[in-house]
Amino acid sequence: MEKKRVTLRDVAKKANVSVATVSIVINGNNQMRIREKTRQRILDVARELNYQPDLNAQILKGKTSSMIGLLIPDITNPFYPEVVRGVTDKANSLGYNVILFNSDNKLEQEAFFIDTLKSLKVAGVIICGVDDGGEQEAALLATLDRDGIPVVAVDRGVLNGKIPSVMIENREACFEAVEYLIKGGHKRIAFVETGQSVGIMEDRFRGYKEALEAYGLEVSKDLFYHLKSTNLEYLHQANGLVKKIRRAKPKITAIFATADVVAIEIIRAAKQLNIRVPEDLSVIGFDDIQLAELIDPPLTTVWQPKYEMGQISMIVLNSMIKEELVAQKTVILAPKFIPRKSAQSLKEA
Amino acid sequence: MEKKRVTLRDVAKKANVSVATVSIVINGNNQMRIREKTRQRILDVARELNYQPDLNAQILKGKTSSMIGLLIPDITNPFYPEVVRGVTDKANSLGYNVILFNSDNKLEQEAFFIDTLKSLKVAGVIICGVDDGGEQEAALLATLDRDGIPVVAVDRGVLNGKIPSVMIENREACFEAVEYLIKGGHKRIAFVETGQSVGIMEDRFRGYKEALEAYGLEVSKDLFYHLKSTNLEYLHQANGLVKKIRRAKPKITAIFATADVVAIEIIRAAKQLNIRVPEDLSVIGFDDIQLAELIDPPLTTVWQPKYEMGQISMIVLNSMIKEELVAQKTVILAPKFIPRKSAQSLKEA
DNA sequence: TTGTAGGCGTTATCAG
DNA sequence: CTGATAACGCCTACAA
Repeated sequence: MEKKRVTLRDVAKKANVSVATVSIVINGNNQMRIREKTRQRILDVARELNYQPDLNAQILKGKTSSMIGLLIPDITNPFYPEVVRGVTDKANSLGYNVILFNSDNKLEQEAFFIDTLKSLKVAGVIICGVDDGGEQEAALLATLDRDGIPVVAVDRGVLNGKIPSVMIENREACFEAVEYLIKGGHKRIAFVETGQSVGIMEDRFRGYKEALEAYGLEVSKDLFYHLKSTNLEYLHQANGLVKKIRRAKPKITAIFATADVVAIEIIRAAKQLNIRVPEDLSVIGFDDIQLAELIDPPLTTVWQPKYEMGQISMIVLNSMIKEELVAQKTVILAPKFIPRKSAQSLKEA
Repeated sequence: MEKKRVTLRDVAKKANVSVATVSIVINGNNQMRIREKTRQRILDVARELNYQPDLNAQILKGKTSSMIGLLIPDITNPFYPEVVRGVTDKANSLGYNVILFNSDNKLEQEAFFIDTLKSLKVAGVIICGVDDGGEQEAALLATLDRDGIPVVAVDRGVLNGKIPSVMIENREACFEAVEYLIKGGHKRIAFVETGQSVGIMEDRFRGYKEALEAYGLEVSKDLFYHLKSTNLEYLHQANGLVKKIRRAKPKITAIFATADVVAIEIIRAAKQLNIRVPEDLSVIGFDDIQLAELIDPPLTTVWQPKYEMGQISMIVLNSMIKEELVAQKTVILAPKFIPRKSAQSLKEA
């Protein structure tokens, strides 16, 4: 098990040159040209010895790390895998490696991870879709900035507005989805959110509200519902929630949920309570996770470009690391409304 | 942006002690006790200055890294998120950080990642569920061993048998699932596999075959089918596959697929071809991904303890890193058969 | 009880 | 063109 690593020195010795020469050759630092013959010899020896540069030493020496920290709430939530894949793919192709953390939306967890990331001198961090931790979290993120570690946020509020973000047109997307329901004759439409990311949720709520208002519908408090968390364990609150919604007078005929996982739980709860979807109750989700088109009935929802969001956030982060001018602090992508079967017009019923 | 890191020396200077003292205090290396007063002072200064040890320097100095490499085919495949979560949770609680790689089952990708991992001097690597790359891959993994980096395999073949593995009783699980079909009166049962991990697939096939044999059913070649990959893009081969299966004479009445993602695609294909599941065709999957119980009809399948597999592999890896005796080279977990609606007895039809 | 010095593998700055 | 050498930040004998 105990094997010594091959170092620059080993290569140097075997090739009868100095470590400096080897270093230059390996790095391709062409400023002072090395004679082609020795260059070849060194390269050969290096290959023969299977030399691998020690990244830790390189970083210690001052080279910026190749590590990216990726902070998400929970990889098990179907929204995240695609984002993560987008980030890692782009990261790898840019020469970075990504360290994955699941925070479960817990601020202490996040704090711990951020400390680790600082110790590691990572090149940058991407923080994705977690609850907005407010002041406390802003302070946390600020400590990264203090160490010169850039941060970009994906699908989440901009905190103090200072952090570059990648997200979609949340307001517009919600407006369109709710408008779809309204045009289908629905007048009482519930809004179910999950306490995820304040900034984004505000936008989504605005979209919902503005749609109702645009069509002269009443925006009343008994239409707003809240689910503690998006974690699967919590989702079993859905039964109670659906019951509550059903008791409302006048009758609520449609639900707009700000996440597919929530919408799916609502549908499941409805089935258990013998409420037919969409005949008795229309449901619209948000995200368009893989599941959405496979469940029964297929979920009407709003697609988010998850993979692209991951990629782009990595691109933005990279340009921050390289200290290039970042043209736009926040990138806004276009969502897409996907009508399927879980919502229908009232007349069809 | 450019901020100098706080080093041991900074703390030492401000606390009027030497770096050695600070190092001892910070590391809690209690062998030589430091006077409580200076200890406190140092700790205070460290906190005040927000000192963070430089992990790269520590590693360079010889401390084993806190990094774990986690190699999976594709986080976007619903089987993996839970495994990954299991690994990262346990890793974090043991003080490791995990670097995630998606290989897409490409050997070159894998080779590249493994090189990186070596450069990083990671403490260990977990390789999960990828195709068995045979000789070539074994050679690759051997290079890790040569550098003293331990590897554990999860849900995949044991290669040359030298790598500790975590998996389930694949043969038994398949036997039980196929037996269930047989007891339901099915006589012609197709076996659809995905070319994932040779070792495991062999076990699964054995389970299938032994079940047929145990009940005196014919094991004929026209019952075996193969899907190129488990990647979603490839899954659209499913239509052709189902058509082919349907053409077989005598009629095939049930399909056993070695992955839920495949089973789900088969069901979708069947629907498109106006074949009713389970009335016209029973389908059983493998894995019990989240999706399985949500689709229509809910999928009969074999549950794998995904999260636990992740956790346990990390535990095994940790004891290898710590050079503890590893009691058992391979850990075998128990799967569970989950009957739902996608398979039914022939008489019910 | 605390300080000094050397070295981990690299890179960069000088001389030669 | 190439070689010696001094850092990078930390840890650890060994001194004091």
